[in-house]
Amino acid sequence: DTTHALDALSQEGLSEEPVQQEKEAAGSGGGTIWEVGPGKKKQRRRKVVGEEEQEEENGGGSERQREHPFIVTEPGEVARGKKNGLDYLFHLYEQCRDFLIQVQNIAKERGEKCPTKVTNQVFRYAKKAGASYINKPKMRHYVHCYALHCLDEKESNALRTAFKERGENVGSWRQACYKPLVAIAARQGWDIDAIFNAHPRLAIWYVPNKLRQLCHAERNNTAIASTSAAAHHLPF
Amino acid sequence: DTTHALDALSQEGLSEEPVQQEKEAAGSGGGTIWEVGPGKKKQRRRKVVGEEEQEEENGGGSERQREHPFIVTEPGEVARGKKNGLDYLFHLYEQCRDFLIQVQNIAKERGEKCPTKVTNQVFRYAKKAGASYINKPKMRHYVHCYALHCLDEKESNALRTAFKERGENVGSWRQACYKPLVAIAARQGWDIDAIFNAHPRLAIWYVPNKLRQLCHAERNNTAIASTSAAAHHLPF
DNA sequence: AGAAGGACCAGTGGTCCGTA
DNA sequence: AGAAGGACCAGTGGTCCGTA
Repeated sequence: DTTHALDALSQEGLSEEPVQQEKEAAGSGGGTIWEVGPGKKKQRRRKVVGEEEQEEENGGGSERQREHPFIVTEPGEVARGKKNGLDYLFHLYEQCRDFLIQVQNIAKERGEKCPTKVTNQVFRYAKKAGASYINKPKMRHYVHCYALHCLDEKESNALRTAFKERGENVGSWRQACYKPLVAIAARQGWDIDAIFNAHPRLAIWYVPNKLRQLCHAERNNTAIASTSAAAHHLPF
Repeated sequence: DTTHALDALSQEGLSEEPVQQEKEAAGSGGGTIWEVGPGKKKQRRRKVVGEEEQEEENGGGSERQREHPFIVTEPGEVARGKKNGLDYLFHLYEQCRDFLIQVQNIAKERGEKCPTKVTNQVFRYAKKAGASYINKPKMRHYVHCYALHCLDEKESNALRTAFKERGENVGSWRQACYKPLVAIAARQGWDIDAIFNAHPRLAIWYVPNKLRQLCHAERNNTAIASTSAAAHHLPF
């Protein structure tokens, strides 16, 4: 059981980023705010000049912590330096599962609606329980990597070893995880939702849209290929 | 198959309510708007004096239609006058199921997320398909009545007959549907979600919060009763 | 008074993009 | 350039309450 080792790992040597000061309280006439065009709903507020955080003399800068970035590690390998390994990444998914189970138990106790997936509520619960290193964008980002780990651990391990040897970064390893998953879907009738739901640890995660789209696109490709092959070989 | 008869029924003799005019276009200095207090988020805009719709000479009042109200009918009985019966009500649930199946088929075809429940998307689809008499508040309002019909049709029928004979209105019949459902839940371990999900036509409907709460409250009552009974009979 | 349903709202799923 | 995650946003579940 590597739970405690991983938890310890997750706590030590976190990167630090200064907590941004309350902007509205500043009122220091400094900086211009970028125009937000009337039609541009997606434009977000930018930092204004002179708004950067700065260490106050009174030491008021309490530091915000950010997790170490992931690196591609082989199974069992502990990341060195200010990095986290992939065993730790997958362990986060197991932790989320534990938090979901707790949320479910509370809901059942209270006679409330009981979530079957890792929802916003579960992320909030995790944060409140002190697991500040768990957050939704991160977990959603790597879901399909965890899926491969669940569905074909051998292939997942081989991919990790290969990408580590090639010195690839986490992003390209992550990208590479899609392909074997699509291949698994192909073998099982293309129903990626059914594949997720059939696996107890995976069923609690929403199927990532990108993976669903890739499966759909590849199914259509395969269908066209077999159609044209049929057209080629059969005398219509 | 009573589908067509029911559809025809739903179309004839609808009540009419005038479509409200665009308020902002009026600009007729008439009427005061009720203050919306700063802290009262729930307060809604009210009609102002002189804002009532009025028939224009040019006949511009296109009429908005509203379904006839339901009345308590026995199984097989057709509602007379400007009323709809309960067979028709339950038929609406079957129609929603058909719309869901169509939405599911489209989603599968496109490789998109496939709803398992009657969602907003399904209600939108129904409306677009011309079933303007289907709407979310109505369907949600009577879900538990439909649930009783699915789970114990005999009891549902008996309740309808009894309430019709007593001349009860739809509201009190609807209220009365909760009790037998709670009794069913009691017999099956109180898990109302499991009961819904085990029934193919009911599984597509969200369990109403009120029903869930009633089951929970009654379970606790029963537990307390058996505990105090135990305390009474056993020498602690 | 009883009832149908437009429309509102808090909190969701999804992920962009400002950040370091 | 690569990556973590705060925070945004369109569309949801839920149902209130203005309406007739």
